[in-house]
Amino acid sequence: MNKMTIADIAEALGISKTTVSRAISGKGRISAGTTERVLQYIHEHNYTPSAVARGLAEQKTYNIAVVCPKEYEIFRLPYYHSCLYGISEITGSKNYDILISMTDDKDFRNLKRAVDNRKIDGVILTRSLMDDRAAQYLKETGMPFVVIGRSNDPEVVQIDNDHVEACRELTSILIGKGCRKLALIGDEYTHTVAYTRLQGFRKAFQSAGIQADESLIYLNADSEQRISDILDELMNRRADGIVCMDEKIAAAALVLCRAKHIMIPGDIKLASFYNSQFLSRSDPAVTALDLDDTRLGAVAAATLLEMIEGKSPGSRFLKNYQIILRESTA
Amino acid sequence: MNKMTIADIAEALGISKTTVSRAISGKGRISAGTTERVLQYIHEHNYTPSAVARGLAEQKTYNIAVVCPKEYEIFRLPYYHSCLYGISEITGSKNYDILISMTDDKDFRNLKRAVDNRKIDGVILTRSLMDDRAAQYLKETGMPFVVIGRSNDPEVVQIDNDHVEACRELTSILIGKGCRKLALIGDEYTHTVAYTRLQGFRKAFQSAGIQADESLIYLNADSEQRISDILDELMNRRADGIVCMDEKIAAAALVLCRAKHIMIPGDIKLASFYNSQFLSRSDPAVTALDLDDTRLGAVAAATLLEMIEGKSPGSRFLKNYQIILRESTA
DNA sequence: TTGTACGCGTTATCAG
DNA sequence: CTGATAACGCGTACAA
Repeated sequence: MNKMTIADIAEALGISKTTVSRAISGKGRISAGTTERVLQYIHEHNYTPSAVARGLAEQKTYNIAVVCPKEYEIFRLPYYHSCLYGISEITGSKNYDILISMTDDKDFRNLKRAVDNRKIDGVILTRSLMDDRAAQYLKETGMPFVVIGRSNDPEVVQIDNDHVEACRELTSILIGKGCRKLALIGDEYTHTVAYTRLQGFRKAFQSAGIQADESLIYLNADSEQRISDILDELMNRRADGIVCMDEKIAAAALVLCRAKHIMIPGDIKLASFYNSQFLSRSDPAVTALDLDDTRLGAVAAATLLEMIEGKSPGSRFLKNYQIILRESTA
Repeated sequence: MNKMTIADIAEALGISKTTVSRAISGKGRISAGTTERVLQYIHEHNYTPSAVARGLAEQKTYNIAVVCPKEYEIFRLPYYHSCLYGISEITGSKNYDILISMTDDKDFRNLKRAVDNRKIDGVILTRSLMDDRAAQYLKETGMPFVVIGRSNDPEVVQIDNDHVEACRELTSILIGKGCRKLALIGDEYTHTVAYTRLQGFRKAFQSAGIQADESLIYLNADSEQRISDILDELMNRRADGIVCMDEKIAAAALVLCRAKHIMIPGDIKLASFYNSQFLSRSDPAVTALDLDDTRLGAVAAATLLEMIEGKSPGSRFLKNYQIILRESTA
């Protein structure tokens, strides 16, 4: 067990606790000799300071909370996991730990507890809804926090991919390949990201000087049945391309097309605004936007830590994507 | 901001800090009247105690660490998420928080940091490998911990589904449906769970008084190509049923069968020892064992908290499954 | 360069 | 039943 304290070290070395503390933190004037001696001793007896005690003294916890949803959305899981990994790499390197609080749209008791009990120095919101109560709450408490994704509130620090540009670019490529009757299928309109992607989609048409057919934009594909109906409609209307808002819809569209004997890319091209293993391994493999979620998490963490250390970094929008062209748009 | 302390409360109420502390904790003799007065005041000014300060005094942190893998295994993600949710429900109700530490087979620095810095009271290992360095490390430090899944070391507290019985039951059902040449396909033999499932599989044959064909047990299906080859072999050998160790293999087998024009359940029946959304929504839907991961996490958390509070609960093996019969074994 | 003394917010001990 | 007082382990003005 590791129950050594700086007092023990001080006694063993015949110096004061203050000196030991200084040697460890590197703060304050102290001779290189004693520093060396202390560090040596610490290393040999592999002492590590108590984060709790330090926290009490410094009024810090060296913990940040990461908020993830309770509910089980299988297609979003890889995103959260990668994101968390990116966060973890940064926090770990700065000796912070991650407290996870599983939260619901209406119920953020877990988050509130962490704040109330003063267990955290800051928060990362890994999902941004148009109407985010948690963000509102955090703002009121004055707790530093960043949102991954976009928020309506310009005051909240946002870390996001430059979805507009990314989606514009992918859409432009499809236009460049000759698509004129391009459909956009999405759901979850409450998520801010859907709106952002839509922007990029429209922008591509603008910059091509073409009028986008607004009637080909479907934002309520909330069931497989609905997607199936949309697909039928698209074939009737002789659409030449489909862009899906996310990998879930793309995967569903792919399966449905196979069932309906719609050939991709022969009859219609297919692309997704979000990549996944399902789209890279499917038959045919689907062209998609590949966002680096790990990096996104890392930047979010780095930004939050800056805030905790007193800086005011502001929002960041990352050019953090690759367009991966696959058979589905050949 | 919430920076009120018990000293402030004591002063405002004209009593001592001790009394305030007692009123809050409920410990020690104290009149119902003053308790009421204090609680009332606390409620009105919505004061909440500092977990850090309490931690220092009590030598506790009210945090537990949950260890999950860094790497991205898409099919395992739902398990971790559900598990975490179950853990979260229990810890939350007891005012504990979850510190997550992402760990690798060889690298558990994150876990070690949490232990060294005394930031946690216990650990839940959400994955058990045959050779688990983290468990070994924790044992040495004396930190309370439980493993979800099984361990070779009888001394470590294990929380697991009764896989043997569950797999036995599913296998028995298939035997009951007339399968005599039943194949078992698995991979990841390093995971203890694979071994456990194999046990159940064999047991079903024993209790049916039939000799299992050991040559139909494939435990190295580590690639889609390999699964494809196995499938071909099974058709040649006129196997009449396939049981997959997990949902990943089952999903792959399903896709491959479609490509090879192998009819399920016509040509061969298919079942999986682990359920997933992919198997319930596929065509045909696949018979599978449905394990309650959330409950598993909850029991693990409850067990760990008992240990932290000084009890010695011991391992628990839960009858925590349903067999869901679907078209694939009709 | 080093040491003393006190504070951080709670709980625990031991008198009253 | 209640209240000083001392921990808990570390950081930090202030002093030497």
